[in-house]
Formats: sequence, structure tokens, C-alpha cells
Amino acid sequence: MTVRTRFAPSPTGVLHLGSVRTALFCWLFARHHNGQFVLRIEDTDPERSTQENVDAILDGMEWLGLDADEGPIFQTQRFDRYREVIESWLQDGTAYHCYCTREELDERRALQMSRGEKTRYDGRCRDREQPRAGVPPVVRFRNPTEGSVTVNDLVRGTVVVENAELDDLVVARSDGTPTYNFSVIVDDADMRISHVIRGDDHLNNTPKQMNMLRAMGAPIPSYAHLPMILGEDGGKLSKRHGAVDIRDYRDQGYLPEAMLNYLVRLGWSHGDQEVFSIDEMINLFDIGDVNQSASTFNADKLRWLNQQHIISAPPERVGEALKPYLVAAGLDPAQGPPPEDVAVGFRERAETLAQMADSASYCYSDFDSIDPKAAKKHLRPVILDAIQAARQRLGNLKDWQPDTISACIEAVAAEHEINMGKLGQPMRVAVTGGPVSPPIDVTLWLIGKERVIQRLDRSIEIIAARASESS
RNA sequence: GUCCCCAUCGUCUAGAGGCCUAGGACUCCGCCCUUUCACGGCGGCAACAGGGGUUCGAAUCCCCUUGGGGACGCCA
Repeated sequence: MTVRTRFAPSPTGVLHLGSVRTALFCWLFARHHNGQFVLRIEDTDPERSTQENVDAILDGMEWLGLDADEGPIFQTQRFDRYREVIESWLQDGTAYHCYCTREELDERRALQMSRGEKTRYDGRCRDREQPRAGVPPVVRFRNPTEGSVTVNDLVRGTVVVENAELDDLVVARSDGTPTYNFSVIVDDADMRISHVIRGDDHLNNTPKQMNMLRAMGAPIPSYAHLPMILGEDGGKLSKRHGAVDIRDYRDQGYLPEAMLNYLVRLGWSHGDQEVFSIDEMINLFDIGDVNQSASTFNADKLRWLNQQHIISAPPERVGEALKPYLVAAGLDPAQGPPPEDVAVGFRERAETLAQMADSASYCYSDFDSIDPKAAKKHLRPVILDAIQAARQRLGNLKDWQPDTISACIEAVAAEHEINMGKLGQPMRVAVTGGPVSPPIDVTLWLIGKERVIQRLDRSIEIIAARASESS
């Protein structure tokens, strides 16, 4: 049997972390089994579905590399098919018209609640034959009243629900449009989905869906219900936990593979391994290794993982990815070193590409002022001679490379009988405007000879001025 | 309220009855490496929710309690 999974987001919101994890597991499962992955947009709710959200979902999926073999398929384009099924159900009694109004339903629900009963439709229109004047009917599925439904969930195990607990759900609204639970099963059946992998919140819907699938004469797919992802305070993941839109993470400079790596470890593990490449995820993923308990999102670990991926990714790739962040930081990638060189120099000290672009700004543009604390501490008269000597040697240096630069500085330090740190730090402050940067030779190399000389001269002036002040 | 699901360090997790003095990772704290900051290395703090069973033996199986989550809609 061919494995076919589907990711079926609703464009009533953006693509958030929880949905991405679901999409990832569906995709991984399909790829692992050489199956197909279908993308279906569940836009049956015209009130809340928007084109912006559809775009957000498609953008996010593309950025993450979760490519679909089929789709996007829009449910709004399949209304004829849903009507066809409803019509036949109405014909054979699988479904029936219900004329209860929303108000009546609300009242009964409140009453059931107050009596300590499970709130459900009482089935009073089940055998109704006559229409009710002035009330456009909904269509309800005639759920079995006896027996039970057993879900053999791939991650939850066996879940048995009594049909007596279930009620007759609405499959078509009074305006004729299909509802979620109904369109899902028609699509899953028509699209020959073999494995329904989705969020935990759908576990309760599964027995009803299975009953409808049976009514349709369709095979029952395998189910796997994934535990939820909670916000950092343990509550449901939402905006107050910071970024939920996957695109926010892209904008902050996370690598898609790092994002996926973080998400795959939420609810799934493979021994003690923490870092996975996409290929490893595909090869190692097993739905049977998925947890049953909810997990909490943790930004610290995401950042750490992102850096791990930044470090291990090919520099050309990181450099290419870095460009937009340089631009976003107001820098021109053409006015400085190749971004891939920056990537190598900065990857051990940047957790995100945005951070990297920000801290490498002095490689691409001049800074207005030197950090006062660093200047006070390091640009002192004692270093004047040595820094002038270094400026001379560097000025005469023909081959501008980390090792030749390093040789220059070492020579000066030796001549002046000071250790590298004593000379390196003032130079660092002079050329970067601050006390932190990659190794001094790499830093100078990246900044470029012209800028280095200019900045050194400027700091020499500052130091000289201080020297004359104090004398 | 009713039904369903879940329960190992602060967080992500390993653990499928003896290998557990409960392992790894993130965070935090030391030390080392080091020309700064990092990266890296080494070490430390830190958990089986509680109570009953079953068993020679339970983090692992069963029950109860507690706690958390989800569903109960003409939303998905």
C-alpha cells in the first residue's frame, strides 16, 4: 500500500509552530516510506478564511522545504462533490434535515450543562418528515446509537468511544456549505489518504469521522494523533508567547533546517541524538517513537540548535542566506567582504543570521563612535608607539591575509615586548568600535586594508590627544 | 459540568520489569583552552506527582487521587 499523508491547515490563521510540527511529521512519514504528501487547504469557513493566510501558509511551507506531491487543493473548489455525498446521504437516510434553531440549541446545551450531562444534540429531528416554516434546515449525520468505535491510534494506542457518547453532527450548514468534520472525511477518502497524522485536538473527532467514513463505504485510514506544543508558560501556544508565525522565525534569522530540527525533537526522539540533518530526520523518523505527552516550546534550545546548524552548514550557503539580513540591517553586502567569509568569521558567535548581520556591521560600513567604555580602557597612551608601529607595518603589507596580518602584529608585539592581548585589544577597539569581535587577524582581514588603516589613524589621533592632555 | 488524552531534572527527552547509584541535551554555575567575545573540552546543581496494589524485583504493569491538556459549534 502506498503511504499517503496530508497536511490540512485552515487559512483562518497564519502557519504557526504547532501546525508546522504537524506538517513536518506528515512530510517525514511520507518521505520515509517513499509515499506522497498532500497539501490541502481547509477553507470551508468563508467568514474567517483569508487569502493572506493562504499565502502565509504557502510561503512558510516553501521556506521550510516541506514540498507537497499534490496540492494545494482547496476545499472550496470541491463543494460540488460534498453536495453530491450529502444528497445521497439524504436519499438513503444516512443524514437528515434538522430544523432546530441556533437559539433552541443554545438553550438545550445550557440546560444539559446545568444538569451535569454531556452537551449534545438530542436527535429530535431524526424522524421528522415535515419542514418547519421559516427555518432553513441544516443536515445532520445519523450517528449510530449503539455499539462503540475503536481507534487504533499509532501514537495513542487503543481508544474506545461509545456511540452513545456521540451525537448527530451537522454536515451541511443551513446555507448548504459543508462543515469541517464532513469535508475532511470526504477528502481523506477521495484522496486515498492512508495515514491521518494531526494534532491531538482532533482525537475526539476521530470516532465521528470513522462512522461517517463507514457510511460512505470508504476504508478507514490509520490515525496518529500528535501531542500539543505549549507556550513557555505551559498554556496554549499563542501570540503572548512571542512569535507564533513561522515567518517571524525566518525574519529573525533561523535556518529552516534548524527550525525543523527543533520541532522534530518536540515529541520525537532518537536516543540521545540532538542534531539532525533533514536526511537523517527522514531516515530515522518512526511514528512509533512519537511521545504521548505535550511539550513546551523553549526558545533557548531553538537558538542553540540554530547556531549548531549555522556552524555546520556550508559557508557559501550561510553567506547567501546572510545577505538579506545585511540588507535589513541597512548594510550593502557589496560594500565589504564576501558574506561567506563573514559567516566563517562570525558563526561561532551568532545564534541567528540577524545577530550575525548586526555584529558584522563594521565590516560593511563605518561606525560613528567608539564604545566609550572600551575606548577609555584600551585606547591609552601606553599603547601609542606599538599601535603606530602596527599601523606602519600593516600599511606596507602587500598580501592582506589573516596569517600575514597575524605575523605583522606578532612582530610588533615582540618588538615592543608586550603580549598579543595588550596590542590586539586596542586594535580591536580601534577597528570595530567595540571590545568584541572574531580573532584580531580575521577581523582586520574581513574589514579590509583601507578601512583598517583609516580607523587605526583615527584612533591614533584619539590616543595622541589623550597623551598630550595628560602630559 | 460531561467525555477523551497525558504525567521522568526548570525545559526537551532516554528508559519497553532487573543493565538505573535514573542517561543525554538546553539553561545556570565552576574550571580548562584563549589576544577579546564566542566555539570547544571537563565538571557541578537538578527529576521518576502522591497513594495503594501485582512481582523475588517497578520509573517501567494495574487501580485510585492529584495536577495538566483537549473536546463538547450551522469554527477548524
